[in-house]
Amino acid sequence: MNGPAVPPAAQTIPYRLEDQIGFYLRRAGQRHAAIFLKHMAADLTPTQWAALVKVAELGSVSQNQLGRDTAMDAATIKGVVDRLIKRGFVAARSDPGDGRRTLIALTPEGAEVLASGIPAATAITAETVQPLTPGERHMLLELLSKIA
Amino acid sequence: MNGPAVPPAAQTIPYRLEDQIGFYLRRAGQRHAAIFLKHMAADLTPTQWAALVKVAELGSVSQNQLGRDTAMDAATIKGVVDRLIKRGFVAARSDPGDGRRTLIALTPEGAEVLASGIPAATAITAETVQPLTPGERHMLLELLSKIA
DNA sequence: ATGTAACCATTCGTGTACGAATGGAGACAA
DNA sequence: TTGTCTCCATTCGTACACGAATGGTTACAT
Repeated sequence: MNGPAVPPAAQTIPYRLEDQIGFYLRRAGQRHAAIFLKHMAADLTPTQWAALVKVAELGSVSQNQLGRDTAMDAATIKGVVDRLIKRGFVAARSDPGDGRRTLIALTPEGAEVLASGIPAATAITAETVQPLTPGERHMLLELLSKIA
Repeated sequence: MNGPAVPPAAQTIPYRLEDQIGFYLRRAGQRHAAIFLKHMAADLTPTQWAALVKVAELGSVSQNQLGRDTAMDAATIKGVVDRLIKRGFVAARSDPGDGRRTLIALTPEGAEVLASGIPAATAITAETVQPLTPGERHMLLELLSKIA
């Protein structure tokens, strides 16, 4: 019958990676991360940048609260904060009013890195959504927020 | 003037995490991963599952080629394949025709896990996009594929 | 046959991610 | 005050993820 060659088992597996949302989420995240590392100075990672932005916004937060606001669990935010402390971008002190909490705050160095990183961060988002029209960009944000 | 209380520096930072595509990509990926781990049996991770599906589809692939088809670099796919080998779901042999390549193939156990996992995998995708209408699901897939 | 470019697998270091377990601290009811 | 419940930070183990470097193999032009 001269049909096209079919990869093994393609007929018996009613499931294609290319139809799954998770596969695209992972690949889009990978491309975004690559764009991020290419643009952002000071070797800041996406999560470190997110933590820095939120600390600046909140002023002085407990470590776990910062994790909640940046979508990282307690174990993850600890590592991120530790690295930011080691590089002098944030500082930690224990909360005088609640012995359980460690308060995280921006240092002057952190504020400087944050301010000078904003153009890069803006460019990163722009390059990531560059293949889309403005209408599509808005739609994608909206759809992602519904499943996040 | 009795205006609302404004978080520190909110006026001076023209950049909000909540406007960035990267933030939503990360959160959507986290939610998907959580749904995946909840449904999938045999403690298979999303990447292990992707590798298993692709090996079944391709029959016998070099390790690096499998990485390309599943969007993992050589270092990452090695770890994934190692864990799949240790659990007996795939087997490796050196390519008789090309001494550089290691060929990866599904084992009977792997085929069984794959077949029994497909209903869960289907449910995972369904639950992930459950907040969306069918039209929105199609749109999201299309938009993500454009930026992946 | 030799050089060289491309490809392959592996390893190292660093950085997310998160479940689970631990121990300290605060809140609150009985 | 004594539970107990909740929250907080920390640690451990496991699993991606990738840049960079390494050494072996193949292909190919000279």
